Amino acid sequence: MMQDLAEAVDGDGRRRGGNRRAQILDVALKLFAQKGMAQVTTRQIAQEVGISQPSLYAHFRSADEIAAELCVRAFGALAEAMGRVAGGDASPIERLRRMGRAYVDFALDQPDMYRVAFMLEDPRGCTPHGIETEEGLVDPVLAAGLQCFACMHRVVVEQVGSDDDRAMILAQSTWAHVHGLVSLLIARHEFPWADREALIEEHLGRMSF
Amino acid sequence: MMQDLAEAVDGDGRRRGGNRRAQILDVALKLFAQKGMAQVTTRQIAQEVGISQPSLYAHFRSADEIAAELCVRAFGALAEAMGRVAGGDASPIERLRRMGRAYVDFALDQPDMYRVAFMLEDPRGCTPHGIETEEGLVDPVLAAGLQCFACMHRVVVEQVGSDDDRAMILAQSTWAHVHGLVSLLIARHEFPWADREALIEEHLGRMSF
DNA sequence: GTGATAGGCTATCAATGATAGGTTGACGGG
DNA sequence: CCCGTCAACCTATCATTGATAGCCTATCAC
Repeated sequence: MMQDLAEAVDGDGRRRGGNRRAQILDVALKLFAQKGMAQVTTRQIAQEVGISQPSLYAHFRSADEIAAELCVRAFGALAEAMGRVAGGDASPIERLRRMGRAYVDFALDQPDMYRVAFMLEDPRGCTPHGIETEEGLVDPVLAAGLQCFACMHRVVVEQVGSDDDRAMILAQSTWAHVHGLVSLLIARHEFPWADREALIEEHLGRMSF
Repeated sequence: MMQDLAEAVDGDGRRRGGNRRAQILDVALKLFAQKGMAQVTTRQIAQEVGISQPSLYAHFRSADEIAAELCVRAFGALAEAMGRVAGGDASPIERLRRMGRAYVDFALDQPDMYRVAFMLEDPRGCTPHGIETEEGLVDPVLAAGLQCFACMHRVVVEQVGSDDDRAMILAQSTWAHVHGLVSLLIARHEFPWADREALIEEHLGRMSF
């Protein structure tokens, strides 16, 4: 069932090449989004993929590593979403607000992906892809997060320069500002929020240098 | 072992009255803070309390209910911390900043308590204290959260009035602003943050009406 | 062919949250 | 004083979960 992802599949349903890993991640993300992270088991993932549960461990060292890899993916997707609106002729503050809007839209459109990226208990310690985090070798999860943050930082630097720590502080504060809203909207959707669109607009409008 | 919490204990170590529940919560919070929420098991809690693991279920319907109850507690403690600095003769914005500072201090001093309150996957569905959430009966977790939020809302109302939705939107935006910083500092402590104190000061300084 | 390797399977573990059913001891009415 | 009640606890036991061990099979380089 739904094995037809336009990828090479032989008679038994076995895939060639290394895309099983990607398929597992796709399935895991789908299940996370459907049932919530805590309710998804390795057996469910394996069944949906069409393999046995222990076979997952040929591709990932642990269940947490799947989440960590999804975390890297999510950071990448978010960075890309922001990157798409980061350029242009508008003023830095205007572009920063557009990035904030892209950020909010991304998070609310794919709340579980955002959750994996930003609200996980501890995505480290489960370094994806077998990369041993040695000295000098950066944790891929952290690296992806940094790349994502750098999008915002660059625009702030355009405005205030990068001489002292001010740009860094402003960028981090801005990031926190936007993250705060979407993380609360996602984690506390039962809260009696004001009109969502008005709230978002007001919140983004309060961004400044 | 550390049974001496200045409460009535009979010869067998059995407690009289209903404070077992409170003791379990104390122990659970301590263990959460020590080892992180995901690493604490019901057996560890029970052992630390000095009872068998199934005995926990005489006081809580599930493990999640323990977390939910701690969530209520955390909201209460946070509301109290903010309430302590909410009064006085200073301007509303000044008092709002003081509340923000109290909020930040609370969250960073007790990150696991804050985590339980604001970053749990889904604290609902495990309504504490056996209260069935019927129509018209509010979920205790939500009620505690609302009480906590009301602290901020009141101060905002002092400034802008409560005629239209603006006070609500501003209060929620402000809450999100502060929450964003502490939740990121807690969840991403491996991130290369700028100087923490400078960052917090800048962030709080950017609060406004 | 033949050996290596990737990918998979069944069987099985230890640990975890949760339940079933029985036991103990305090307490109050008759 | 006795007996029912009730809260709190225990042991034994489940089903489920993440993870490991050991074996099988197809593909491919040589």
